[in-house]
Formats: sequence, structure tokens, C-alpha cells
Amino acid sequence: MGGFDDHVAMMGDWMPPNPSPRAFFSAAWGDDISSRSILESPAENKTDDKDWMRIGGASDQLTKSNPFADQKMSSRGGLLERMAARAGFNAPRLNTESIRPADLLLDPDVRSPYLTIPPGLSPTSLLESPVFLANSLVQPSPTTGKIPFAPGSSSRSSTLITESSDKSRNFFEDISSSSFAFKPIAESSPSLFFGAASKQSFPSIEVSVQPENTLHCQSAEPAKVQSQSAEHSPPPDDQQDEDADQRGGGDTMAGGGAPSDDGYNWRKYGQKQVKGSEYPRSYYKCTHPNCPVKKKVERSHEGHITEIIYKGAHNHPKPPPNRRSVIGSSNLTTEMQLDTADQAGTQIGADGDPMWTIMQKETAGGSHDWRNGNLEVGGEFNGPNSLQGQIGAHFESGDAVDGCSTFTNEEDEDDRGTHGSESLGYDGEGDESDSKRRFVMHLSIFYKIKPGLFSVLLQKKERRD
DNA sequence: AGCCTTTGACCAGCG
DNA sequence: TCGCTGGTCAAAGGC
Repeated sequence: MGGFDDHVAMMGDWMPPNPSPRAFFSAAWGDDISSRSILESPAENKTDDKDWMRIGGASDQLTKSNPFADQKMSSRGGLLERMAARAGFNAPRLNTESIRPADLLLDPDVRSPYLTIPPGLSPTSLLESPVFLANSLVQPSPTTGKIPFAPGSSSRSSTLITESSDKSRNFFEDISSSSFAFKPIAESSPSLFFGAASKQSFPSIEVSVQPENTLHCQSAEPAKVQSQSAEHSPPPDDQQDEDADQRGGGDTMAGGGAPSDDGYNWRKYGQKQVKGSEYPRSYYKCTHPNCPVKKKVERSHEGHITEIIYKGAHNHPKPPPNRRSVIGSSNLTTEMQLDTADQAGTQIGADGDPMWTIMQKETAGGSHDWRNGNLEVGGEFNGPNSLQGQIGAHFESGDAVDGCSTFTNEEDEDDRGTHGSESLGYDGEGDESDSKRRFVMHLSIFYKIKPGLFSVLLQKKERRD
């Protein structure tokens, strides 16, 4: 239960910054929306962390570029973490903040419940979701595990620059006319990885996108959450994550850094308050002998992980799962992170060039700073390695489309890894109508928009095309 | 006993 | 050269 409630609460926090559906649609339909794509934002990526790859949103970046960042910053943590912790993936946050037009802010209507977009949910993700995308897209992704990163993959630069893929489109205009108030968004913070990934062969960047909804769902389905749900009562979400984190149980692994997080064992070797970051940063090393992988984790005071950055690649297989099973939900997280780490590191590891991968970042307040959010639209699918593909994969696993249940079940996927090769429901191209229906459903679910409305919009769109 | 966390100190890079 | 900052080391303590 708490999950849902939290979710709501969270929503409230970051509501303002809701991701723009427009972007979402744009991506989906590829309309030509003149407006700049959400992704457009220049590379802010301060991710210049040379060797490190960031996966999570970095609050800083967003923050800096985004006027609304402040708000979020104040409230970061929470949801994303939970998600990450439970699901094992991070939900990239939409940059909508930057995107969100003044209108939205001003216009109360915009906040209509129907328009709310779940935090952490990236429309792109949805789009990328296996359900919508051909499996082919997802499959090749390293994330999916089908394609190992090429060791040599260049990417040394950890910086992910976001390039918008120019997918902006106008679908929303239509929508706007209909009933939505979505408007073009001005800027979008660059998506760290996605852009970069797409442009560069960013091997390890892996972002798992998961809609909060999923989380909610999990809450809804205690059975799957198992121990976690059982464990906590209070703020189930937080608590559990935190607990887990603390001892490494949580997938939040970041924090706990313990073993189960991503499947690897980590030892914390330092913690420091980083300037510019409101939360302390913890440094972890993979405990496996000779394994160069490190990770930096920022977590809120509550223990929520706001960001995880992996560096290097594991040169060894995952240790046998221990708590993971117990932890249950964390599996996903684990997987994801794992994959992330692996992949990210993998490349690195090969040449010894460390790369940091930003795994996730979340705003405690509920505002999720997924700089990644940009991901949402990342643009086109760039290939197997593309983040999107990865995302899709993750999303897949976490895909809430059909219901939360999907997500929870993910536990089983542990072994399969983050991969998302299996498509949740996408039947293939042939089933266009079907896919559309699903799409609508997705939208309605994630965006909480009435399905009927989406259908109408969709039809309208089609006619136009 | 082993492993991990905590935490202050140290070191290196940068302006 | 100095100060700042991020990253790492290593001793102490806990589980």
C-alpha cells in the first residue's frame, strides 16, 4: 500500500515537473514537432567524470540547467530509490521540468490527475518498451545481455551528452487542442547517457527505466515483494529500501553496497560529503580480488539512493546469489545495476579504462532527477547498444504496462539478468492495432490519462498522418 | 576470524 | 604556492 501512497505523494512533489506527454508522444509517433526535442539540451553533462559513467540522473546537471531543479533537489530520494531498490532499476526522470512550460505551472488544469505522469517514468521508456518496440530493438542490447559490450568499445568518455534525437514532434499539439494543455517544452536537460550512448558507443551505460507504477504495483502485490513488504510497515518503501541498503540487501545497493545489490559484493572504503551534493557520497569497491570495479553512491539522509555511478568492469562472474532471493524485489534492481555495472565496466575493464556509469539518481523529495530523464526521448534507436535498447529492456522487465504484476514477477528474471529480451507483450509489427491499444493502455496507466482520450488522440493523429 | 562499515587523514588534481 | 575538492587509505570497531 505504502507504495501507492508514496507514489502519490511523490507525484505531488514533483508533479510540476511532469514529463511532458508531448515529448512522449512525439517520440512515439515521430511527429514532427518543431519544438526542440526534449533531449535537446546541450550537454550539460558534467558527467565529465572522466572515467566514470553515470547512469542515474545527476541532480546537479539538471539542477543547474533546470530552474525547477531546486524544488526537486529538496525532495529527492524516495521513490526512485525505492524503485531502484526494489526493481533494481532506476527510473529515469523526465526532464520535463525543463520542458514544462510555464503554462503548466500556471495552469492548474494541467495538473489534472489524468495528466500526471508517474515520476521516474520515462515516456521514452514506454515507447522503447518492448511492448511497443520490435523486439529486435531490444534484443541486441547489451543490457539485454544479448550483446556483450565490446571490450574495446570506446567509450571512455563517461560523459554522456545528450543529443536530442530530434524527435520532437507535434503530436501534443493535437493533444493540446483536444484537451491537454501540454505545450512545447523549452529545454531539456541533456540526457546523460542516452544521448551519449547513442552518439558514442557507450557501452556500459545502462539505464533501467521503470515506471513508478510498477513500484506501486509491487506494493500492491506483497506476495512478490516478499520479505520486503513484510519487513516494513512504516514507510514501506523507504524502510525497506533503507534496510536493504544498509546491509547491502537493498538493491539500492548503492547504499548498502553490500553484496546483493547488483549481485556483486561491495566493500565501502570511504564516504565523503561532496560539495554541490546535498547528500554524502559513498565509495565502494568490488570485493572480488583484482576486480577494479568501483562505484560511487549518493544517498539521501533517509537512505534513498540518489545516484549510483559505476566505474570499471567486473572481471569475474557474479557471485552466487544470496540474499537476493530473499530480497526479492531487489532482484530487478540488482540485475539492472548489475548489468549496468557489468556492461559499463566491462568495456572499461578490458582496457583498464575505468568508466563510471551513472546508474541512477533520484531525488529524494520525490522529484526524480533523472537526468536521464532525457532519455525519454532519446531519440531513435541507435542500435543494439543504444541505451534505449537497454532501456527498453529494462523497461520491459519492469514494464508496468500490463499491470504491475509484470514487474514484480521480475524477480525471476534475476538470473536472466536485466535483459529484457523477452518482450512483454509486443506481438510484432503485424499487430499494429494491438500495439496501439497497448500503447494507449500504457499511456493511460502511466500518465493516468483516460484511455479513451488517448484513443481519440491517437486516431486523430493517425488521420492526420 | 573474517568481512564490512565508519571516519579522519592523506594524496592528487585543479584553479 | 595555497586552498579547495574529490578520491582513497587505513585504523578502529561492529556484526
